[in-house]
Amino acid sequence: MNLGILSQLFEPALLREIEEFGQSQQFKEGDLIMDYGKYVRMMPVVVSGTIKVYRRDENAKEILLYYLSSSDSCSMAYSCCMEAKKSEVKAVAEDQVELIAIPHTKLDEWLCKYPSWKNYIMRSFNERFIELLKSIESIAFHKLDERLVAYLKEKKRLSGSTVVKVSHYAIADELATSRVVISRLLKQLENEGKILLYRNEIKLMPAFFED
Amino acid sequence: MNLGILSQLFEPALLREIEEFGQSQQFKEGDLIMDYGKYVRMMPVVVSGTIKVYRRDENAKEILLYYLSSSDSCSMAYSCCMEAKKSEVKAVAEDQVELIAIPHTKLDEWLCKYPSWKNYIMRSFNERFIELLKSIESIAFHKLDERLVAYLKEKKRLSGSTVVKVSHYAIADELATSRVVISRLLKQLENEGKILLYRNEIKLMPAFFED
DNA sequence: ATGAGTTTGTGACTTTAGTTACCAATGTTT
DNA sequence: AAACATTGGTAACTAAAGTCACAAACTCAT
Repeated sequence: MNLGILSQLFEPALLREIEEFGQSQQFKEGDLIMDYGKYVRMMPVVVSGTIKVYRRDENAKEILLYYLSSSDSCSMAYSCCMEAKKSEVKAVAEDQVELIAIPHTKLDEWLCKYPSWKNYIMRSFNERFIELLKSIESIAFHKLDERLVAYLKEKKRLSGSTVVKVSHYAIADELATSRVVISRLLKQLENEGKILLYRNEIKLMPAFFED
Repeated sequence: MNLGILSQLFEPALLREIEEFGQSQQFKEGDLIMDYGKYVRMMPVVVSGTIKVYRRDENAKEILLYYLSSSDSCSMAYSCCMEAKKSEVKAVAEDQVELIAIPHTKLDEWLCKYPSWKNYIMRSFNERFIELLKSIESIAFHKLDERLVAYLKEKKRLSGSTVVKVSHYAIADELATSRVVISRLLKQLENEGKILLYRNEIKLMPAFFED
């Protein structure tokens, strides 16, 4: 089993248990990893790739909450597992994703047995919490054009490339607005010389990263 | 020490430890319980009263995240304590508040020693997480008039009274908008016969609770 | 009771975002 | 190539929210 960066995170005894009880899973771009209302029986620990986590309201509108990448975990999953609850969120593979699913029986056992596991779980809770706070900040305090810029920067950060491959429609979806609005704002950024627009592709220019 | 509802939540041995190591604290309406950037050394467990938790952005704009009431705890505090971090949020007493502050040394120790404590902490994390999700939903998917109605209903729920004592300015503050906007929406609700407006007071009428 | 401070009401205006409609360009299928 | 689906551009309009300005009503300390 490929543990990737996890091998630096946990003590040897715990790594052996992860090898024994963890279940390695592979997903490809666009795969649905977790859906709303499904029972959560395993806790995922991301080995490689990026997962997008969404929240939806009654009217089926969706918004992107945050990304999970290498060594991250969705802390929501923990309590859901433990109390046999249904998922409040949806998770989709952003690219090729490899994760290890930890069965719920072990989650609890390891908490007392391995300090590194306990710290990992607690750190994970905290990180996700802060991501949500940032998300709230972004929606509550920032205008759509700023959120769009932040979205593109995050895409750049995750892929490492200044060419962001995504359609206007997909962006609108993740920011919970409409395609026309995004096209308008993108065109404005292009007029300001910050980006170049192509079909399914946005090239971030040096001016984009200034100030 | 008054443990209130906590005595039903934890096992006797843990209750004795809480008595011994917990530090009882009282706050009155408007008191600042925790501020941005302060180091968190204790984890609060609310015995009675209600705490408002806020988040602010760079420009000092604030928004109300959620309320903590009897037996609730701020899960943010846990990881902050453990890693000696600064607070990401602000907490203010909504009314007369009594809480027990647990020193960080005990937090960790009890986690393995008392299953009821571990469950409490985990449940707390999850509840706060869901509160944040609701908050995001509210901001991202609902218009201000709906959020205002939800705000008033929450106030009613917490106080038990259909007379909400709060100024328009305070509401605007908590919903991160301006006073004028709130006054306008409130006047509209009054015109619809759903509420009655007085100085520093809003009376919720039966029609307010319909549908 | 007077004056200062707070709270609320309202009109007029701007900005931001959402909506509808339509067309053109590009890609895919047959 | 023809037919179809997807993507992006744009105009015109509406709705929601934010901003500014000012007046009236109320509270409270002196």
